[in-house]
Amino acid sequence: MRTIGSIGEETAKSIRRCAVDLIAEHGFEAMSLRQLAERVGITTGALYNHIGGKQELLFGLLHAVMQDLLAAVDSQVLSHLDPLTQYQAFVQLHIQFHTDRKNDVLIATTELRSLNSENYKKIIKLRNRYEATLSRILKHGCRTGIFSVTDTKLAVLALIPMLTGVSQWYRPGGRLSRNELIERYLELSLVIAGASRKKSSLLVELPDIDLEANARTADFGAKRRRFARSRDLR
Amino acid sequence: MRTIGSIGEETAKSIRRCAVDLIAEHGFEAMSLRQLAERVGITTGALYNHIGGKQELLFGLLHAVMQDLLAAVDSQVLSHLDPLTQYQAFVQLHIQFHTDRKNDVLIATTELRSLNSENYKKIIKLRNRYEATLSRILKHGCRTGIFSVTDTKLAVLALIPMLTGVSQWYRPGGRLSRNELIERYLELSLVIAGASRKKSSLLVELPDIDLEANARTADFGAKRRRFARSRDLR
Amino acid sequence: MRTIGSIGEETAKSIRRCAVDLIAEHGFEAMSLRQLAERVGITTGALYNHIGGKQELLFGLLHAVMQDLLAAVDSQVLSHLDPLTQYQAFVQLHIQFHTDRKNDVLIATTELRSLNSENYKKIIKLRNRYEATLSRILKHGCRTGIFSVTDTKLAVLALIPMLTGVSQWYRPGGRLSRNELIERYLELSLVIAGASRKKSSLLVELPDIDLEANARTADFGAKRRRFARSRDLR
Amino acid sequence: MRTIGSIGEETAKSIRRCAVDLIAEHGFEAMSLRQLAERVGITTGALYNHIGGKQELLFGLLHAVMQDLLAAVDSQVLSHLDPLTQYQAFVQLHIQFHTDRKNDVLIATTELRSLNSENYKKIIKLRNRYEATLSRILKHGCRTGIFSVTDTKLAVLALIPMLTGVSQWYRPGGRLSRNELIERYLELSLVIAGASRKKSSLLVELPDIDLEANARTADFGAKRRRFARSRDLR
DNA sequence: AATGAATGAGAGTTCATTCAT
DNA sequence: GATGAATGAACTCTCATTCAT
Repeated sequence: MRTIGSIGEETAKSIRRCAVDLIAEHGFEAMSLRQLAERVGITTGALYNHIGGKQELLFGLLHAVMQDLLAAVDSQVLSHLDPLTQYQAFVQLHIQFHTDRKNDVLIATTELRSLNSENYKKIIKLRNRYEATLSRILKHGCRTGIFSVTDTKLAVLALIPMLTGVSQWYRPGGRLSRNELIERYLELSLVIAGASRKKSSLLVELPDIDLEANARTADFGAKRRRFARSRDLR
Repeated sequence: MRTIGSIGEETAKSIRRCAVDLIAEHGFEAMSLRQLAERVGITTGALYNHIGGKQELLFGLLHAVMQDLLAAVDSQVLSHLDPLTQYQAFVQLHIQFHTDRKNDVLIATTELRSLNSENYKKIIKLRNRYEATLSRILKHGCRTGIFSVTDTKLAVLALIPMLTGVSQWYRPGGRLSRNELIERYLELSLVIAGASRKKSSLLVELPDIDLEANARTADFGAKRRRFARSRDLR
Repeated sequence: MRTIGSIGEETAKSIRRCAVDLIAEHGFEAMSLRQLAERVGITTGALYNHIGGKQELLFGLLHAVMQDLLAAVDSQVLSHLDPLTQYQAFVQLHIQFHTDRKNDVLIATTELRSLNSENYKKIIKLRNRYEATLSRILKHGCRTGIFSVTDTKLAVLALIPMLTGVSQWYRPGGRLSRNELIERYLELSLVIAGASRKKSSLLVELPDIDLEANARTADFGAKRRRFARSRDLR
Repeated sequence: MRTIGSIGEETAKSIRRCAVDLIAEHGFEAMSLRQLAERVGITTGALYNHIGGKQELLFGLLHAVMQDLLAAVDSQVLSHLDPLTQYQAFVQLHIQFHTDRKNDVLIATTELRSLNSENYKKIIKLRNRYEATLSRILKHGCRTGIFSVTDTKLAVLALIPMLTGVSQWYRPGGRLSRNELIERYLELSLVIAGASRKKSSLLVELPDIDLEANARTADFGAKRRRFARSRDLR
């Protein structure tokens, strides 16, 4: 169903997608709003009906990714109870997310430095919350004796870039299927956590949820808000 | 004693240092040559007595780091004979290098995309040579039975970002001394390689060599160079 | 009445006029776009809403002049039938054009070398077409016996600069009226062609046509143009 | 024999030649002193041992050409007595000079506008003296009845660009030998002057003089003069 | 005479952003 | 919502020129 105002919605979504692609390709600083507008198919001026500025655009994109990621952790990881399954679910989700939304995640790690300090703090706070989750799971597992890690903090600092690295080289249709990929990384993650390897498949059943909920309605800080004006359609 | 031309040498070195810092801080695209010149203490124009252009500057920096890294691998890693020691030396050198020359290495991983395609290929070739070394060591160790890795290629793809991650957060004077840091990463690396942990210290004695030989004389492609031109005396 | 978009049109025309004057005065290389913008009364950046670059600007100007000149030859010279009248009309038109549009024509002969090789070839092709017309008329007249020239090719090479020279020193309101000027040059041209002098006035009746049609709508290669783009609405 | 100081002489000559070529090729404004220095085979700084500046260089070149031209007129044209021979000698010399020293003469007509007003006036004065010579010969010939020209002033304004045009397209080894070329232009010039054609060869015997005397010792306004410093060579 | 390093101004061009229509 | 034109600041890079060595 196509609601009133949906033309603008289409444009906003197109801006989001094109922006992510362009930033992933050239970097945020190197991408010009002219390029973006041209790829979207509108003029530079029209862009400002949808975004508040270049900085707000970047923040909107990064904020949405982090929100989506945290939402997924809540529903797919923390819904489990024992730390081992949580750990496996975390690793699995991380890679799933980092392959599904390669470019979103790429810019979320690469372009942090292009945020102004205010926005930077906000995003870092979200990132810390994400990493703290992994840290808590690891510690919990150590207490219950299923994990054995000398230095939890350092383990997280090692695990995250290892897992995130996937988004740098992954291309669908490569040598390994995505599930095979996840299994390999699960193996590595488990030995790093000092867990004895499980016999059967390491894959956890994850409920199928919407991983792009926030991205789809990301707020780019446009002054003239969508839906803000009442329409007289008599 | 101050030889003729040494002023220029000083300036060139200063440019190198300031450029690395500025790029690490703001990113290559976001750094302006005006900024750089100001920090060095000369005019923008004078910069061009030492560099061929912004692109050449970046390439010069990255090329020098990679050369230094490869030289270090040759003298510090491949000088050992058994794969286990080589592996330990590799990990140790990697972290040493990535903490010693944090910024150099940061830009060498972050700013690859700002290279033009020709220069990109050259640097990637060097990076591949570096990673191939690790790959070869792992394979060698698997054959001799001291390592046990399911998928060597993937192990390298997991190890490298894990180790490189250090340069993102390391600050001297932190919770761990650098040697402690290295020991922790050695542990992790050894379990990833499927090696039985050694009892005593994992640290390998590395000879003290010059890790910045190439950086110090990096070529930034300045046109007005120190060498001969033929004269037209028809 | 002032239609939408007419502001831009005005600006474009003003750019054309000012550019021609400035180039005629200082030479293309010596004219800066800042100067041009200032004379037009806009910022340097705004210039790029109308031109694609300095080179495209020059090409646009030269192309328009040549097009106008060739169009005039078609309608005012080749409309006559006998070679003698054609010849007279050619000379008359040439001087008329070179006095009417002194500056346009001045830069079209002086600034050819500032064109890049691609554009150079295009303009030279037009110039050759123009000169070939004169050559053909002369040859035709020789065949029908009203002209007598030893070396047609050389006659053209001598005639053209002789006639074009006018644009170097002509100023309206000088010693001779323009029609007197044309009569004098007609005399010279006729003896060079080896034609017996006509008794009465040498002036040919030329229809009054628009000599600046192309100049008025010259294309300066602006990227942000008036026409469609496709939209990305995946 | 190689005199003391001749190394500097060689350099100065090389500068002259290279400058003429570069200016003819790219135009004065478009030629950079760096280019010039590079072609000569010295550094930009060293250039200033020989020239006073870019403007002085141009003036030096143009002044020398005009001096050479006027000297040639004195010795080769005005040495004759009757206006017909003088006229023929003038045309002949003009073309000879404009083919011999194509580039020198090209820049002397093209780059006048790059002179500052003071230098411009000086060169124009020399050019006027040259053209006045032709004017005087024509008038003299009219008085003695061998020429018949309606408007002497205009005849000169037509003749000069016609003859000078040669330097735009002439290349040695073309369709016509230089003497044939001169003969053709002599024919044209004579009918323009209204003289009855001579039967035999139109070529005048011109004494073989040095046409580059001034060019060879052109003064480019260098502050540190050549030979100005005394040498102690004990 | 020549070098190499510097200056300071200015080049063409692109940028994010604004705004009347 | 979109357009086309404008701004003003910034960019990389080149220029003629100077000067200690």
